[in-house]
Amino acid sequence: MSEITKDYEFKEIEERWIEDWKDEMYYFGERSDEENFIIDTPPPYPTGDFHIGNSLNWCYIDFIARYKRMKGFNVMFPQGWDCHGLPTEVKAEETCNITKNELTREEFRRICEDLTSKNIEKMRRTMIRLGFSIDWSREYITMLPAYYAKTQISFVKMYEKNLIYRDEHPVNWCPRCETAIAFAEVEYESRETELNYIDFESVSIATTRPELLSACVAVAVNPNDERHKDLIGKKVCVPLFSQEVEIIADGEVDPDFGTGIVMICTFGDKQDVKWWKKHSLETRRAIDREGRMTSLCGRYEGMKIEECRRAVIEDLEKEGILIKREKIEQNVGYCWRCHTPIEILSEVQWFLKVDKDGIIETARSIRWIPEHMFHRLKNWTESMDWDWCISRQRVFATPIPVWYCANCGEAKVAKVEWLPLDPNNTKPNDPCDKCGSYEFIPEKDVLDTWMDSSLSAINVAGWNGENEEEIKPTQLRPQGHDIIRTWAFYTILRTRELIGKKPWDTIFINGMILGEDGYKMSKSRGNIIPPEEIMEKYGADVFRLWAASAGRPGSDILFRWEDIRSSSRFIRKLWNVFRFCMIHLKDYDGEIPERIKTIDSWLLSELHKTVVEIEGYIEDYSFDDAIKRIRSFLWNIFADNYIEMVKSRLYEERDTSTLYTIKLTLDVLSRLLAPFTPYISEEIYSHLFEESPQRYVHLQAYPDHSKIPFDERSHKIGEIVKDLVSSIRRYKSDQGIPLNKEVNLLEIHDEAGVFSEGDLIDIKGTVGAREVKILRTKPTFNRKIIEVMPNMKKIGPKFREDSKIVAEKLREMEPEGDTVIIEIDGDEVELDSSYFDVKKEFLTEKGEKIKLLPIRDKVTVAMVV
RNA sequence: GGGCCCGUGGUCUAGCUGGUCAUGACGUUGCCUUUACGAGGCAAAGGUCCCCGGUUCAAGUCCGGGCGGGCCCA
Repeated sequence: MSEITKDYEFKEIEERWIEDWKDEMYYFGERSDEENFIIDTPPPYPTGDFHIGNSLNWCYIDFIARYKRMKGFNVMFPQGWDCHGLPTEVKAEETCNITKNELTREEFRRICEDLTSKNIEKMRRTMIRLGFSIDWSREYITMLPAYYAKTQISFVKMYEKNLIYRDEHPVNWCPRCETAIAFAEVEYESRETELNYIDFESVSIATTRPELLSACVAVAVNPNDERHKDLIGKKVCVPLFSQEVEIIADGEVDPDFGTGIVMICTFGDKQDVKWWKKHSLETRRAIDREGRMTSLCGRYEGMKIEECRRAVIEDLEKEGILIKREKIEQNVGYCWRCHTPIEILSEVQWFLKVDKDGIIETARSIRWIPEHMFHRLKNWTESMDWDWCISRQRVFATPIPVWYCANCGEAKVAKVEWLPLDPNNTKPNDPCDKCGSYEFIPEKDVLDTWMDSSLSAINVAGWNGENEEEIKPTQLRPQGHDIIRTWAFYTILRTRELIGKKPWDTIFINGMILGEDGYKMSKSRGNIIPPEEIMEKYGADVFRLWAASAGRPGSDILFRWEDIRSSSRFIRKLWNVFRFCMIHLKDYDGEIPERIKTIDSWLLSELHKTVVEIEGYIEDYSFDDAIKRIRSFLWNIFADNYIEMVKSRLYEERDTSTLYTIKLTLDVLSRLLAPFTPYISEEIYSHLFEESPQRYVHLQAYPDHSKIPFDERSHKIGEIVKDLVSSIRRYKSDQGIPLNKEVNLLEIHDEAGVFSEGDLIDIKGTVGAREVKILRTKPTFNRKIIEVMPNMKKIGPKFREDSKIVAEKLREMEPEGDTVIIEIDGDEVELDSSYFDVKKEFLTEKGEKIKLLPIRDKVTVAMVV
């Protein structure tokens, strides 16, 4: 066993415990007679960096997991990795300096897999170092066949239920990555661009995208716009390309934008899509998948978008139909990964039906913490314009298990028993259902990554594609509020369609971490603090304590080094308290005292209260309150009050009652803190039970408050003594008397009969008095009224507008009896004591040497210095 | 522009169905202390409760309108 060093050597201690702890401690299932507590842990995207936002989320999860385990639940804290996706493809291309088209799909996929494996390994290390009690035996990796087989099964099942279909529809498209992307993958940024006024046969339109003139299918004006009313229904000829388009009316045209006349192209932006749908316009494709102009654009064919824009502007100027240009701010959508401006192209894609009402109804049956997060999901769901586009033109993702008949084009969807498969490597054994042909063309498209991760809940709950009825909602989904519209939304959608139930009982939403500059931490802002940096400097426990106490769970948290230092101080204080106690516990063999002394009993009563309150806080996910409570117990009650009170005993005699109390308190504290600060808790616990090692605080039961006696009488006395000690301390400080100077005589006037003779010794030692007397009499000192406080709650309703005057009059009075008579507008009114409170001060008659300390109702202390 | 949340001393935070003088913590500054503790004790400084209206005898608290911040979406 290590010695107890003067300073808390977090590095040595934390690393030692990581080595010592066994993975099996956190395995699910072995304690099968216990109630399950299954957590649908987020599977992070393996970027290689487990960032501070993740860390906060996982700290919360770990607090709950460790707490629930100690409370006797069979906890599952699994860990998954949501591997597929564009960022890795981009990274792979960068790293190897290639484009995915230069390699076969297999080769490119392998590069992505290798990259992902390395990233996972790096993130795992950080997570282990942070002390998360993850069940690594349940790890799932979505890029492996074991997992994506389930994604494919879910695809087939949903297809069979007619929830999945293939159709042509506009989609967001990244010309750089050459794939469709979801709205969730589009980032909007403001940039300055040119608004061009172009003459359409003397109808002046304004557009920011002149390169799309060839894709213009209509011109629109607001029907309420008097200037352009009579244009409606007319036709105009588009300059340079000469197609005839109609001028239509639509209320969504902003009359204040440009000339109030806009051109509708297929597609310039999402608004175009709306109009195109609403007015059933034709589709003119001006841009191809690589971001080049198509044959529709005549002499501009083959140009890149920017190039075409410049050329068109030049030509318009030449022909004198460019009226003017002005600079405007515009929001442009970019591919979130490669930052290329996205285009909207019309493409044949796979879609998954979205049952808005069903999703909202299911979401409503889940407990949301904080509650208002439910509204975000509800609003998002209600605003969905069309079904979920689930196909992607990528490589590193789950293949869509579909072929098309080479003869008749009919789609052939794989059977569940054939899965997993890649249609590009395997052919179906069955013939085409429609024409009987055996020739098939594989589907090259793959599935949106959210199709993988939206299965996480039923995956951890044990779904294998066949046992729908057995699957129950997991107990908890923890996640950030930034992915409510994606992960939470998709999981609810998929779970209810696949197993007909809600995915979880409770969803616990955490906030974002803001940098010291007040903005969300992000690479581009450069305000990132890696968790490793904090661990290096202060250790994992300090980081975790910070995560627990920096703010209310659910709200965003501003990162400040100051708060980290504050947590670090707490750890140091805890260590010092512990070290001091251990000096005295050295020779204590655990003997149980015959009688517990009053002060000790008081401390245990406080401990009892602390345990009850903390449990309530954790159940409410109020970790910040829990930590505050532990802190105030440890620091104020235990260290400042209790230990100071019993110090004399510790040094003078071997007192079993005190030693027992101290050891029990440290034991309970180590267990209370174990979910939050696992390392120091384990270290303390292991020292406490060095002789008969019970091994691992994390395998112990959570403190049971019913086993820590709460004694009403001792608690009351303890509170009085505590106040007494601090009153004496304050008095001495005021008078410039050294704190350790003894008091000659302490007279306690105890009318209520709170104290017994047995308490005398405790008080005497604690306050440092030569003599203590307990008198069952009222003190004979004078009382002086120092303040009368009007009770507005009574006065207000009765006196209305005179309330202020009544209050003022009351303040000036010195009521002798129980009632008071005041004059209002010449009338005398009698008020009983419920209309005011009186603050009194006790004054001495004798000399300056006697000081009075009013402590509690009916207990007064006179001190002779 | 829309939705949700938020706006209380430097920072975080309490403040329930409205009751005058606003809670606690961290931090800051003095002085004093030290039989575990870069700790403790005592004290101090620091707030237009975002702003403006309204309801009321009384508003941080309710209502309306602004302003500002965050996230998400357009």
